[in-house]
Amino acid sequence: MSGDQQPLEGAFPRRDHDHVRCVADAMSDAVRLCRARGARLTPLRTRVLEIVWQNHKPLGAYDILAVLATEGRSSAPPTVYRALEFLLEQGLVHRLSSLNAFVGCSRPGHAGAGQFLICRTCGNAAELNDSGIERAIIRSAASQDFAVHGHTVEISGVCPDCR
Amino acid sequence: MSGDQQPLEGAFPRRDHDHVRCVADAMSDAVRLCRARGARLTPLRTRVLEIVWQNHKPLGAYDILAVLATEGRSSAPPTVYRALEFLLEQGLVHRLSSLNAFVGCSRPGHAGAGQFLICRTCGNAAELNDSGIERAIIRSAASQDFAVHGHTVEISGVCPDCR
DNA sequence: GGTAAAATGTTATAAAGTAACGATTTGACC
DNA sequence: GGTCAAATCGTTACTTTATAACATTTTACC
Repeated sequence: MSGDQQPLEGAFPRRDHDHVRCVADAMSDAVRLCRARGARLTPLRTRVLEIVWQNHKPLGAYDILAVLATEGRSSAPPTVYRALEFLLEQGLVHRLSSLNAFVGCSRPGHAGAGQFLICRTCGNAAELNDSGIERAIIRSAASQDFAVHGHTVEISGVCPDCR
Repeated sequence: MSGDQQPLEGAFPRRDHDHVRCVADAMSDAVRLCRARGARLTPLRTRVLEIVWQNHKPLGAYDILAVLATEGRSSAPPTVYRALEFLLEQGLVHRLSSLNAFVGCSRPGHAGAGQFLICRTCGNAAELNDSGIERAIIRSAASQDFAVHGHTVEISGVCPDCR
């Protein structure tokens, strides 16, 4: 009984990882998923997703707005929040409620809310899909006769690179 | 290997539980703990803790403020946030970041962040201290070489009474 | 190319949280 | 009891995060 379903190389983004590839993969996954679902990944939504993926630090909605503003797009909060709402519905980004910030989903198309490791030194976040944690939650809730619909798991600490 | 450390009768507050006793216990625990620590549980802080404990629904800071306002206390946001800050430091309340709201701690004086079951029907919340969940989190983080400092676990669903 | 629905623009406002500074209270010490 | 420093509380103003409401534009489809 161990936490499986992790990429073998470790979920936490290392300083030396190929981030261009992260972004490219995320964007092509998004295009493919939305096409398959008939969901409209418009230029604005695409751009917001790219901005979220610029690095692995969860980004506030107003930070995204600031980037859009530098690009000449007319911009106001609802512009960003609506794009984020779409991306959340499609499972392309996650919201971290302990930070009021958004991060790209590393496994779009897979079920489950995921769990997040958040480094308090560098600010990067990693998504887990740990079946051990999920089982422990479901088991504990069941022992209270509580029917689980979703969960928020955000773990703060220090990442491998920052240790 | 099961989630233990729960009160035997179940953590979720039932409709018919003796809530007067909940409040009385919470307040006497608070007095005892603060006395032992030399922490100053002032009338304002006491009152804010009572308000948080009025029921088991997490309460927003501005809801607390509204109650204080009806009581003739001069009141502005910092009044409430400072009292809450004290109560959080003393481990007498918890903040639920998925709700931006506060709830009384059911086991003041014990270590650990706890986990929360939040009923999306009645709005009540229950605190767990489930060692199975904690172990699963620590194990999963360790497998990523991530050093855990704290965690937020908020489980949304439907409570026994609302099923 | 006309039309309905979806998406985006725009203005205004709500909700949550904090900074800064002055006034008051408290507790320790003389 | 009186004095003083620290802690607490009051007050004003502000920042950050998020949403409501309605106008305009774009898109898909016939």
